[in-house]
Formats: sequence, structure tokens, C-alpha cells
Amino acid sequence: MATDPLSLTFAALADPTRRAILARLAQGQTSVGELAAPHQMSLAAVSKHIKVLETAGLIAREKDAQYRYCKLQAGPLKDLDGWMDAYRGLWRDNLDQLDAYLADMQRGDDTGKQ
Amino acid sequence: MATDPLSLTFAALADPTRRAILARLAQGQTSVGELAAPHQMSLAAVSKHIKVLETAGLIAREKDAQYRYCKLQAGPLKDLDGWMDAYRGLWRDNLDQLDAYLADMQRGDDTGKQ
DNA sequence: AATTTATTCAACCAATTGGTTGACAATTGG
DNA sequence: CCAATTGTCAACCAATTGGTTGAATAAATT
Repeated sequence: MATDPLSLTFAALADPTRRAILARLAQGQTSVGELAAPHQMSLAAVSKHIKVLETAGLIAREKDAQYRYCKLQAGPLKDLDGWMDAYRGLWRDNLDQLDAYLADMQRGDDTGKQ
Repeated sequence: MATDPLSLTFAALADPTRRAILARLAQGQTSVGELAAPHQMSLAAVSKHIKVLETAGLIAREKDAQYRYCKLQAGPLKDLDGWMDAYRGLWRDNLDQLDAYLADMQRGDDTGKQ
């Protein structure tokens, strides 16, 4: 796998379990055990997922007694949002094309397709 | 790998070569050969990358003579943008916290950290 | 018809992923 | 001190990834 920050972020998010963990953390920080509870896999497996998120910079850990509290870090998400900036205009255009196409269809005019 | 649409999209984007291909396609449609040219790997390798993007729905192919023209499809990017909606408020908050922290530091006031 | 151009397919390879289990470490509470 | 709780680490496994090369397909050109 590529190790540049953006690739790490995308790769970390390419898993439903990890996205669920992130969604949970969006509500506030929690321990690894609580994060693992909803998932039907071993604690070790969730621990690995959390490490992937941490490596991507998407979460940070804070140690308190025998607990490791995880909290979401927005930085990489913000970078991802920045990456998307280059494409946002594009799907607006796409929709415009679709609108034009549909309008043509309703008019029974097919010159719009060329 | 998970096969749900969002996971496919994130996974497809978790590679610099594939993001470069997408960036190129944002300028307009091109053949596989032209997409491959800037990359120092075999054409077959690029062809595979393109298939990954296609499977994720990020590009579509149109056949013309012996060429396959690829064009960007914005749908999955739009979905990704929608997924981000749940997190955008969050990094605004994070930045606010950072601002508050930095302001405290400058004032020599550390009560803001608790 | 034969050749060139453009692309994919198939087989292969090393490295990585996502899961398992069992052992280990750290901390708390009886 | 001892036991329970919380989490990580290490070894292992099957499946997937990202690359290679060489053969196959399809259309254009000569």
C-alpha cells in the first residue's frame, strides 16, 4: 500500500468497521472495549482496525488507567475534503448535462445528445 | 476487501496512480494508452488500475475503434462528499478548540486546557 | 492477407490485509 | 499479594493487491 498521507486516509476509510468506529467517535471519545462491543469480531481485530485509523492520523489515543481512550482527529478528513475540491465543480457539470438530457427527452428533441 | 459502494470508492482512491488517472480525467476523456503514458509501469498494470476505478463506478468506458475512452463519473465522488457531511462540523469545532488553546497560550493562561 | 496498434487476459509472484488464537503487560480492586 | 479487567503483541492463515511477462483479441493500415 502507498504510504502518503492521502492514501493512508483513503485506505483507512475503505472498511465499514473502521468507518463505524469513526462514526461512533464522532459522538465523543471512548475506550477500545466500548468501540469493539458492537462488532462481531475479536477485540484484537478491532484493536488492529484502530491502529490503522491511528496510523492514518484519524484518531488519537489517550491512556487512563488500563483504558485507552480514542478520539477522532479531523485533520485527515479535512485534507480529504480539500482533495475533493478539485472535483466538486465536476459533478455539478454532470448534473447539468443530465438535466439537459432529460429536458431534451421531454421535448422529444435528441440533438442535445451529440 | 469490503464490496459495499463506499468501501469500493475509498479503496479505489487509496492509490496515487489511480488518483492521478482521475485527475487526468477531470480534464476530459482519454484513451487507456494516454492515461498510462505518464506512469512508469506496464500498460497492463494501468489497465488493472483503470478496472478498479471502473468497478468503483468512478469511470466509464466507451469503445471507439481499437481505443477505449475513459471518462470520469462523478456519482461515487458525490456519495463520498455526502459521507463527509457527517464530519464537516467536527473539524470546525476542532479548529475552534485549537484557536482557543493558542489564544490561551499567548495570554499565558492555561485554564483553557481543562 | 499480413502487420501494426491498442488493450485485455491469464498466470505468476511477493507483499499486505483482515481475521484468528494464545501469551503478555499494565492497572485496579478485593 | 492475587485475581480480574483492558488492551496489545506475535504467530499464523487464507484471500487480495499491485506489479510482472507473454499470449490473445480487435480494429486499422499497408
